[in-house]
Amino acid sequence: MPELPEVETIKRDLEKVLLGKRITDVCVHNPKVIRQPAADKFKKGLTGAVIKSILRKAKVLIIEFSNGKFLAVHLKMTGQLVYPGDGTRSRVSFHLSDGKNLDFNDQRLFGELHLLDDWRHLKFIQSLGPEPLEVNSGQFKEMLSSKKTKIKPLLMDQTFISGIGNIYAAEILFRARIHPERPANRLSDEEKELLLKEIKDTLKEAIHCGGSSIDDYIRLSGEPGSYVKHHKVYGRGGKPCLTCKTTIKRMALGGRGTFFCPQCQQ
DNA sequence: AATGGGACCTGCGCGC
DNA sequence: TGCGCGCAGGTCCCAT
Repeated sequence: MPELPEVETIKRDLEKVLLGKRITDVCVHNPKVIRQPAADKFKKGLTGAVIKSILRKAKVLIIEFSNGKFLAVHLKMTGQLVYPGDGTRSRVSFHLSDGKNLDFNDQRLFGELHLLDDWRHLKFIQSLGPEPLEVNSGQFKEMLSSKKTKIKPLLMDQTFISGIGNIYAAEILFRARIHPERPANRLSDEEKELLLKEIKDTLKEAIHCGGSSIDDYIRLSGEPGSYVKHHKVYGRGGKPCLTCKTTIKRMALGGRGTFFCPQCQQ
């Protein structure tokens, strides 16, 4: 799914158009995506609520309402929020006081909607590691020092550091010239510093571009995010490295497709 | 504690 | 044209 830059993009898009608007009705086309409470309570709890603020924690979007409730949205692999929505692929549609709809689409039905009294109660959120843009160098070195695991799966471990997924893990490691299988605690101090720099730079640049549209991710308006044109390795297996022309390799790591340059990344 | 596999779902592209 | 397979941005759960 959407990783941190995509979710941050949607958060900023939502802020521009939804603040102060009221939900007048909720139309549930597929109750499976509503994790709590039951669909009828979910609908009742949201109808009449006014949108007060939008938050993001890692890959989770949180909509705060004036009545004190929170709607947590996890898009997982194929979730989308679309405004104004036309309902064509909607799993849940939120009708708003401006006469338009906010559609939650999700082809694969992995996405989750939670209506809560306090988003801090969500177990997944309680387990999250720090936001990558808020980690400093000393802290990052300390975090890595006790980890013998391979660096790429570690970057995607949301309890270690939150918000990085499969695409950005690949791009970040390419930029830091680090092989995805390197044990985390065996990176040199210089490599750890470079790695953190590339984490922050990559995520910031991707946010600036509105994220990476591959397959399903789109912005709130339906427009694509343009960071995909900056991708150097993700999805480029068999093609020449843009730096050294060596063939980009694809391997499975932790069950996930992993792209890297065997020459540039050591 | 860490890793690996399968599960949750739908749909696409590929080779035969 | 049609079928079966592998694959997909995430996370959870269980076994080892």
